[in-house]
Amino acid sequence: MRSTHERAGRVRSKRLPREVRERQILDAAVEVFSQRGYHAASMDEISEVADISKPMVYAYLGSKEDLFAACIRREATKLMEAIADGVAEAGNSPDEQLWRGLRAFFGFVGEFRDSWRVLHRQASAQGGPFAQELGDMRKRAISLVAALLINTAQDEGVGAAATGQTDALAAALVGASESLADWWLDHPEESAGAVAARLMNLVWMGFGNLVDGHTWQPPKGS
Amino acid sequence: MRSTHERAGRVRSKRLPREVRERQILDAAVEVFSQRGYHAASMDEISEVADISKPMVYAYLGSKEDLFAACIRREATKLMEAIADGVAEAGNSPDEQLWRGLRAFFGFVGEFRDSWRVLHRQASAQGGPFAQELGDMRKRAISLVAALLINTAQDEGVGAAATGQTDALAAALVGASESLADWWLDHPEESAGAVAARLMNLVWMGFGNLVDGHTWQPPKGS
Amino acid sequence: MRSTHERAGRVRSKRLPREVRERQILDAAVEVFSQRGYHAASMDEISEVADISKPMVYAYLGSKEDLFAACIRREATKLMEAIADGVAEAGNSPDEQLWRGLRAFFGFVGEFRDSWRVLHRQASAQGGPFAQELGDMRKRAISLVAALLINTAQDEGVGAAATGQTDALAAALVGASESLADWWLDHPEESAGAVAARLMNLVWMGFGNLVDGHTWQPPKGS
Amino acid sequence: MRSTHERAGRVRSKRLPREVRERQILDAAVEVFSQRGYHAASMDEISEVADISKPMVYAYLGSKEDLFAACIRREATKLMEAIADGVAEAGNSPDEQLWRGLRAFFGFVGEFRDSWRVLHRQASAQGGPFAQELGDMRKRAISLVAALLINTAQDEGVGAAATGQTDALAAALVGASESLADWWLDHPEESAGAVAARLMNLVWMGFGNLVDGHTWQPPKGS
DNA sequence: GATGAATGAGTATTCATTCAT
DNA sequence: TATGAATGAATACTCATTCAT
Repeated sequence: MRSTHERAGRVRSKRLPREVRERQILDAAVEVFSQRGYHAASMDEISEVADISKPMVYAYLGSKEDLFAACIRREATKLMEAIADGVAEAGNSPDEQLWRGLRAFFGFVGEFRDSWRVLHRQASAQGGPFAQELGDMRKRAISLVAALLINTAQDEGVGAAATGQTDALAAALVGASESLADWWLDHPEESAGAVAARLMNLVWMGFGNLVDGHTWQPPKGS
Repeated sequence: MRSTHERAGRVRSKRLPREVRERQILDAAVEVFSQRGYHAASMDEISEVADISKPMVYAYLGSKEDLFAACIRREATKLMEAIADGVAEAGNSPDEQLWRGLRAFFGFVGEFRDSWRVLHRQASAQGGPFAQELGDMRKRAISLVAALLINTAQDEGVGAAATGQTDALAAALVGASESLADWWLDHPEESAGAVAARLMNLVWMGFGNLVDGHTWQPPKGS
Repeated sequence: MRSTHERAGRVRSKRLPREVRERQILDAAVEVFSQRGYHAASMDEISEVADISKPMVYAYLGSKEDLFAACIRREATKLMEAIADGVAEAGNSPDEQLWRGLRAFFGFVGEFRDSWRVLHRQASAQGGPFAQELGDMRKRAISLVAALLINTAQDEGVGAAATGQTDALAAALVGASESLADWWLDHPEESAGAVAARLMNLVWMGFGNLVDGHTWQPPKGS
Repeated sequence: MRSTHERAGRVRSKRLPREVRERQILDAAVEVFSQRGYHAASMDEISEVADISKPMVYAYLGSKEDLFAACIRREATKLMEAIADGVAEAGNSPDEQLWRGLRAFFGFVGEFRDSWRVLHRQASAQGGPFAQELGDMRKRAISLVAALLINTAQDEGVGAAATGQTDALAAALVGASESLADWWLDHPEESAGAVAARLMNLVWMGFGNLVDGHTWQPPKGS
């Protein structure tokens, strides 16, 4: 009779204020959506993991669709803030800003694997409004990167011709980061820093240089 | 899609050989899985699209899980063959082989969007056996690319230090390709060739060179 | 109506005496039951409309069933009082008393459509105790009418033969009134007076003949 | 564990053709809707009474709403046909046609109490599309009666003045019939013929005077 | 007295899967 | 071979009702 997921013996804490409950529920939802996928996740399991009854889930966060959207929004915001914080810690060098941003990104993915899985895999597997929600975040990320690239180019005195491509390049870099993060999920033996460095090397130097033995080195102390 | 209680009459062609039936079913399954996702896809809709009765679907290809796995296997094989064909068309230059492989890959994605969606988005959104099936294909792809990179390095007389990284670089390149293909799904305005060239440029030259105004040019006649 | 997970803030007036609260609740309940029907009405909506918290509804008026019964009782009483008042305003003429009673009835229905809807449509759609509650009211109404008819007959010197039917006739008249009121709900273009006059015309002229001893006979063989 | 409504020990007949199943389901639905009301009726109980599994109910007749509408349509059609048959059996006399129609109506109500309960009580308690479905049937009934009344009036040489009211009178007669039928549901001791005769007496004598140009006038000052 | 927080027990609906023909 | 008919088992969502404060 008892469901497999029930935390047996755990006493439910009662009468918590709304805010706390909402956080609990979102945490649980991210965990379950990440592991099962949107459709396979059941509201039953989410409520069990959140250690609360189903009606409260509905009362606080609405339908399954609403809940999923809320997860995406919250996680996307957390991720973007983490990256922005990383960039802010760097000095004025665009090169270093990029590096810090990447570090922060992979740091986030490493720390909150479920969040990233929900954001990247689940949200894009479901089409429609969810993918769009994500698309917005991606656009903000791309803009951020594009700005860095433009600064770099200006520092090096490169003209308009090259800068015309910055948006596309930024999109490619963002895509490459996402992809590498995705790959990392299934190969967790490397550290966040190593993965970030690998990407930096790859895209910054290019294969052409790498096979020539030239590599990019992370600045000291990061 | 059409609910059963509104009756529709369609005449079905009968007594087709097993092979043909299987192809029909797999085609339908790829289409439906790609558009709805694994869970949201219903065996009912698949059998309708395949223009065959549900029990036949089960007779020929087993459970829903089996069917999905069969889709992945078939599409993955098709994709790998397309890439191998592309590479084979190139001469001995590893540089050109890489380019042809990329072209073939993006050509495939452009031509069989549903196939790619199933392979990349749906298969990885469902965990477990499906992702593994994909993982195998990816490994084969990575090996292929790694071999090319090693050849390149040897051509240029680069030593073991650099080649030690080839596997990781190959993985990164494969990942970047997947990611770019994924992005392309949602931005279909570019041609396959243009997307491939963009990637080649990016990873071969590196951002560092690109912002300096150096670009890689596809060889003539491709 | 507004789901709980979108928060709304409303200031509630506090500490009202019990009577006032009960009236508020009953008013809200009649409105909601009338519009949604017994089952589709939710205690949540009722408490919202009553501008009071749900536990208070339970504290004051008990379960949903109790609340519905209370509605019926209150509205039935109001209706019967309205009719009695109407009849009392007339002189001794039974003819005029009937007319005033009908006017009062249709006046009530016109003024309190929700009340009538709850009484007539909802209460009888739910079987069991509710219908019985109504049945009692109906019996009182029928007795009232029957008394009028007997007086009429006596005034006109009609014998026992005709009076034997008075109860049935009264029931028919009451039924016809209810039915016409029901019809009127959906055709509100006429005035209460006009509807009452129409009914009076229809049945009174029929009664007129009946009490004169004229009856219509079914053709042989049916 | 076993539901109260289960017919224990009954062996389910299997593999019946669609038509038969649909009839079974509709019969069960009318029975359950009539006894419980639309909302309180559960698809579970309906499928049990129909002696079939729930998915078949959905497969054949759609959602609960669809099913209810189908019940109303089928029963309304049956009723109208019964009345039309009754009228057709009469000769040319409108008087007799009316009588036969009434007899047929009450005969139907007596024989198919559940049908009538669904049509009259449940359908009108739920607003919206259901009530409208019923409204259509009522309009057809009213037209039928109005035609009879016009014929009567013409037979007796009554002018346009009186006939101008036929529609309203017809509506009143239909309403009175419905109402009496409703009353009869709760007082089943009388025969269908007796109830029909009572109504005929009541309203016909009233009508008789009306078509002769006699009308009852409300007293002054009200 | 008054309420936000909480839940057990349903209800409609769908789906993968399998018989009987 | 081929299919219409059939179902067990799940799932999203709701509601009357009650604590704890």
